[in-house]
Amino acid sequence: MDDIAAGIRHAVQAWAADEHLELPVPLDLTVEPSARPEFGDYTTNVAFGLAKVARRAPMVIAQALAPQVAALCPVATGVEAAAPGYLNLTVDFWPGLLGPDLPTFRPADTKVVVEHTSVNPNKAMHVGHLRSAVVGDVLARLLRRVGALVEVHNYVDDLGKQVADTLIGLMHLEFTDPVPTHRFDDFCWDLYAEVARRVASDPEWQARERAALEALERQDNSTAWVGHLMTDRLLQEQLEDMGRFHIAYDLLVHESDIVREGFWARAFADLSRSPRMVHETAGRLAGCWVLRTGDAPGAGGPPPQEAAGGDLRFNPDKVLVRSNGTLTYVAKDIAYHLWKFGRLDQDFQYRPVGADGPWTTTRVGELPPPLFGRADRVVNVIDHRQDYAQEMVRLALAALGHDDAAEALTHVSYGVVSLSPATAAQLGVDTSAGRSSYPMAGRQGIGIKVSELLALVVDAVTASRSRDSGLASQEIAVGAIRYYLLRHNLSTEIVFDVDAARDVHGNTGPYLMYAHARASSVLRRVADVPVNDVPRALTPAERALARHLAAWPTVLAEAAATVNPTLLATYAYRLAEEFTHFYETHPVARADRADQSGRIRLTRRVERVLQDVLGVLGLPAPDEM
RNA sequence: GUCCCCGUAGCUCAGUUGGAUAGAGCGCGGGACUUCUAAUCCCGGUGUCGCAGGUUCGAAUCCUGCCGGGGACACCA
Repeated sequence: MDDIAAGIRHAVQAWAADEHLELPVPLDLTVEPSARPEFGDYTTNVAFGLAKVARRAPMVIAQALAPQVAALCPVATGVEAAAPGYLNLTVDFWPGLLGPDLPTFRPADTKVVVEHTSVNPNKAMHVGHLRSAVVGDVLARLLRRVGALVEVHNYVDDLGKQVADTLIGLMHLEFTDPVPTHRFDDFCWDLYAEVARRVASDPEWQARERAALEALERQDNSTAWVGHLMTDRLLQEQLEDMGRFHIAYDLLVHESDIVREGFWARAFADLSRSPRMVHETAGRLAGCWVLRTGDAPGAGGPPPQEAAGGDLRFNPDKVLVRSNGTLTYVAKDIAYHLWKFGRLDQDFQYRPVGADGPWTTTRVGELPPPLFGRADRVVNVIDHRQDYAQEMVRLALAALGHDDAAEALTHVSYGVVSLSPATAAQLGVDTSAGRSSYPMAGRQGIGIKVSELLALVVDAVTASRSRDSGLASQEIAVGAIRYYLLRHNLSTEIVFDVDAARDVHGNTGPYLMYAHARASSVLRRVADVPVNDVPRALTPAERALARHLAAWPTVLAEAAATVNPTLLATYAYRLAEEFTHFYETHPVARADRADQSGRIRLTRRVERVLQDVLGVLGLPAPDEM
């Protein structure tokens, strides 16, 4: 597609030179797969953009360009002008099928830190958390695929209010399992909801929460140790859950370690020199250190949000240090990000978790660690409710003079997962309000837990499978769930419905995996058939398939450039669909000699590309299902 | 109140950066397995693309204003 665009560009330049015309500087030139078969394989709109400069009808220009494009695009076998001014190109896909099958990328020397999951370690994970993990995992795979050096972080907020709540529940509540389970995180799920209920109205519990928070932050006491044991166990269960989904991390960063290592003190020393950092002496925020992000009088210099390319749509005063001297979440996140970008001359202590698990930050290091941090770029997969906090981190980086870091910080913001009325009702939520969706709420114990969901989908898969010999039901279920969470645009709120997630038909993960299994199955049948490279004409279905295959390098590159996993999901579904259509109508094993080689080549290419895209999506590419 | 996201078929969602006749899946009805795996395929759609203006050869897509849903703007994380 790129070479076609280049050919057209040259043709336009030649034509403009002949006509003595000045071309518009960004030439409006797009090459797209044609919408309909009778429009050829690719369509370009150049003639429309040129109509103004040339003061001629687009159709006239298109007709003039057609022969030039034909001459300058070697892959084009036909070029036609079509009313009201399109240029439709027909392409010979055969040479492409003989060429290299997968795009390759030069390993880049840029390091990307991808942070995702980052779930409070105080209860079981639910589907909403899983969205962050799956999206982040795919982005990590994607960036690696295009050559980047990727380090995946999972930020563990072990000092927060949520942790404090579960903790005081453990210490002060004689709680019994409402639903007996061997999992600690399930137990804590209900325990946390119970504590949240009490904290909401009971001053005694509010006092306990405050005391626990302070004890956690001091870290030198038995409460902190119990908290430590609790969060460790919960984190371990979270990691096991994520492991089942083939989601892994390189480093677990504990908030408590950021505090203990004194990262903030270092950050604060720099930040307090910025005119943006203000110690309030009066008013509502008296005694707080505040990051002033608006155009405050006397602040001087350009507002950091302009330098950072961000936009300011929030409260311009963000408290970083409370009047009691403790740090807000954003303050710790700022320190963390300075470290991520290698802008602090301090480091963590590290130890490995298990034999082949991730590394974690810790109190006393063991073994020499790999080199963590020092990122050239940071990608944070965090839901859109934290847009403001993320923007504050960016502004702080800019305020510290790290404009490059502020610019290299990408917040991949995504919509939350809520519950469909039917699913909410199943969980006992009151749906009499008739809303179109209901939020999950950890504090109220409302949500679909990851482990529950997996079990449900495994059952559905097992019930619908036609043979037992293929891929394990759990792997199929994992693929189904991953794909379900990836097919929606990041900005859309996913209205989660148990029955839809459980479905294995239609536009689902199993459909993609099945297409791969079918391709493998065909290729097994023809493993011994010699394949020639005699050119031949392609049928419409073969042509459509070949064209979609040819788009893979472009899609892969664009998905990486825009950090958009949905493009991959859409591409994969379409590829599976085109292949299935081909499969239904084009026998391979029993094909005529004349047709067989081409079909084998197509099927091989499909298998390779499907493997590639499924690999990036983190779905298995089974030989058998 | 200020700002952000969303509004497309009964439901859940796409819509290739402004292009030709707006598409999938689910659901519903019908059809196709002695033939490379039927977790599949084929047939069946008259949709105020939330509403009203504007921009231009051309708008679901861009601009403005409304209406409706969600979210953010905490000394929570």
